[in-house]
Amino acid sequence: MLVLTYAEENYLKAIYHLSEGGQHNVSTNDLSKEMKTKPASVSDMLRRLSEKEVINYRKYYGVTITEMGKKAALQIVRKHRLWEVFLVEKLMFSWDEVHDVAEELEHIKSQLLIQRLDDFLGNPKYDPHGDPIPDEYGDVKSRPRLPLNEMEIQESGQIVAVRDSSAAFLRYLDKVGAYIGARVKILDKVEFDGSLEILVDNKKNLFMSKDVAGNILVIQTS
Amino acid sequence: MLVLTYAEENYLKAIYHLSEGGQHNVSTNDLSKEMKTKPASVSDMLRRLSEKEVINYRKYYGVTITEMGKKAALQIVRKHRLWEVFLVEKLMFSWDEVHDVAEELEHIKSQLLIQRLDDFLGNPKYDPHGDPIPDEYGDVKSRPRLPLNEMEIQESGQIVAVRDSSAAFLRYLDKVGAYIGARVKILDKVEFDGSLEILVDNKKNLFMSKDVAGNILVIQTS
DNA sequence: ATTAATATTTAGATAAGGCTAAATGGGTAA
DNA sequence: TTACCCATTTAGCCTTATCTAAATATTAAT
Ligand SMILES: [Mn+2]
Ligand SMILES: [Mn+2]
Ligand SMILES: [Mn+2]
Ligand SMILES: [Mn+2]
Repeated sequence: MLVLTYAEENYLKAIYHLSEGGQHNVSTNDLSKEMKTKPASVSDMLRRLSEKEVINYRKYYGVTITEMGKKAALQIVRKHRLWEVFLVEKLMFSWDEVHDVAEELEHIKSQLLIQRLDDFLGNPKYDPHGDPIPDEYGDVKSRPRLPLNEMEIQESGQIVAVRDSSAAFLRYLDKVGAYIGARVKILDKVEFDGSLEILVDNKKNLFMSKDVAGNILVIQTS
Repeated sequence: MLVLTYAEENYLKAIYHLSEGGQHNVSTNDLSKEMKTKPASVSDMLRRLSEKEVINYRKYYGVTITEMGKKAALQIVRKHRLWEVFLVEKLMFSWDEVHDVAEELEHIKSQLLIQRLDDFLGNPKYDPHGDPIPDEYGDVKSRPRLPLNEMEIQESGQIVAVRDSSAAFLRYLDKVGAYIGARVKILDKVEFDGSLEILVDNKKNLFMSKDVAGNILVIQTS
């Protein structure tokens, strides 16, 4: 039976995310950047993870995640996001405060705990950052979504997620009222720098750089 | 600033409990039994803990916990018991299922989390096993309590805690209806083996060995 | 096709936490 | 007071996870 250590779980989750769910290869260097460890440490960990058959590792050519690895990663992601919902909905954390705590809580090992937590929260489908919560079988309901800056003038949509979930960025969004679920309409786009003017919830005008808009993900409604 | 590892926290908590809050010495062997590790491993850990000044360690003479150590231990106990309340009250765990999960949850590091959890639970004073929950300063409201077998015939009391909180014992108590808060009255005590007959909640007669009764703690009401 | 630059792995250390086996201290009983 | 038993510590080894420095493979540029 597969048992991963705390550190192995973190690496595996990082591989899952960097490969966007197993679509691409992940390089040692990218992983070392993500994990804030040295490439040498990553090489070592990759050897261990491939012994446990959660990744395919070919020296010098990066790794891909195996089916078993994907399943394991999805369970960690599920736990991470459920705990984030708990922190925001029940303990009144703001969405920029939850990540680090969830980073620890995701490693608690108890099937029963997660099943009960899921029920207690009303089986939420999305976390506070708009990311989908895998179900107990690892199935994910993903919505087709695009960065806000790729919408055209006059088009409308709804904010469903953020790409960058650093505390600083999330606090900025809070301040300007661009929360998950907010309805947005593109009023104008500046050719020169790609910045845009948007209408939030049919009442608030907002100027936004292309950079910021690129980190806000929407589903298009018209 | 004091930072303890996961393993150090577990040892320190064990020392706190075995010394009954810092009253007695704790021996290497007792600790090794409690922690299910070899005495040699304990010696090693004691060296590390005494370097961090949470215990006083004199070779061959066991350890005592320092004031700093007591503070740290009480914070872990606080977290453990608050999580137990959460599991029972909110996630509908039974009182014999919570211990192992709380044993992991108690190590999550976030002041904010614990403060919010405490509020969310309505600042409970006792955990599901009747043990007092230290407040954020480490102060404990303890009730004078005695083992059920030390009460005399005709005396009444209320169950407030259990000494042995193994799952098997807790399930037994559940079955016979001896929950925390139940009112009990001693109807008879058998001289020969110390077993007793008690009345539970003024309606249910129950026979109980001295051994079982010794693990049930009550406050006397008459 | 070489060479230079960059990415990756290997080698050798270290710290935490565990183990077994061997050495040693302390208390007790003769 | 001496011998013996038991508790405890020390020594030496292992695994995980990290690091630095050195070696080597791959890729890009000339
Ligand atoms: Mn994590
Ligand atoms: Mn999230
Ligand atoms: Mn614990
Ligand atoms: Mn308890």
